[in-house]
Amino acid sequence: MQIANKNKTLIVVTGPTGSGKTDLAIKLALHYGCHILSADSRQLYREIPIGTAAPTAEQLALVPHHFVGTLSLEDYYSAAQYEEDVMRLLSKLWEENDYVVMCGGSMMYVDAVTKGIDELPTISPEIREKAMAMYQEGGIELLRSTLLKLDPVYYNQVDLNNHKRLVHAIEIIMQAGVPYSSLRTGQVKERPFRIVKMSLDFEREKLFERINRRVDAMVEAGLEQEARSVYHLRHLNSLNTVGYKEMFAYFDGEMDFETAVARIGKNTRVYAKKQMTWYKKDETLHLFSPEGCFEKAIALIEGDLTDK
RNA sequence: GGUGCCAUAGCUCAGUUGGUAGAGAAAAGGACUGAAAAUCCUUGUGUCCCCGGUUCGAUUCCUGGUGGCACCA
Repeated sequence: MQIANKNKTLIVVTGPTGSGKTDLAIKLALHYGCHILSADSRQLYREIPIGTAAPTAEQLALVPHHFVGTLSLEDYYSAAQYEEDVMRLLSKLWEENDYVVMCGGSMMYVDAVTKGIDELPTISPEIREKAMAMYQEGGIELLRSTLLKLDPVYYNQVDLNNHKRLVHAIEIIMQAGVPYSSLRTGQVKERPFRIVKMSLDFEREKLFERINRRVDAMVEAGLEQEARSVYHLRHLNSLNTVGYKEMFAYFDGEMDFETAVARIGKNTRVYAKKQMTWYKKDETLHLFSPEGCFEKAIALIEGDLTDK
């Protein structure tokens, strides 16, 4: 059993893509002299720094970072794995500092740490293949009828059009030998540290302008070349990513270069909207406008402290 | 200047044998518990270029404009 130490604070800087999380996180980390944990499911991969807007070498030199460029595209990873890795790392970092900054826009990664994720069995490659084969051969209908038999409770909750959810549920049931619904607790885990979660709130038009500029900057920085260098791995989920799938379509002759770049901008905006939708229902998230965000963040962190 | 074609959603276009209209793409809203930058769901915005005419009724047919494109001078 862990003893709660609410003198330790995890400062979470999240928000839609392009909102300037990285800069704020670095300022905060410098202020507190602490480390940064990236919460970004794509910046994890060392082969794709340009298209994921990963922190630059200069930024990385300013503050010790974790979970940036630590994986290869071929490595398997998940939000649950991230939770585990972060919790282990945090217990070490707390020995040196009362503060740690987490920075990233992968909603599920952030939630896995700040709210917890249910304990589920690790799926063996054989079972994963079996479930995938079921989908490929029998389509979504087979997935539905199988799930109905194995776990009628979850069948009534799940989005029956979403094959990923269906495959996942069936995998878990085959692996665990019990219905998936019996493993879903939906409980928020109590963490042995304080969590202060914030996000930068831009007007949509301004955010979209920033995103458009960033896409142009990526292209100038050599996105096309980077995409070519990983083209042979394009079947991997880690490359089912905005910025790369569009470039691959261009390489395959499905669209011209300009269309591909425009599509990257559009898909990035769609992603940002998806993030904002997610944040809307998070009542623990503090939103503030970009002007003076550092001072506001400090006030929030310190103010919160005196509240306790 | 002449002839022909075109004008419908912010964009590209379809359509209405005359009963005020719909696709794609864009856009907007939403779901989300071990692939999450993933995956999935919902939503159609309109002086149908303008003035007249015919008609019970015109975005549709007709006259005349205006704008665009092509060809001929």
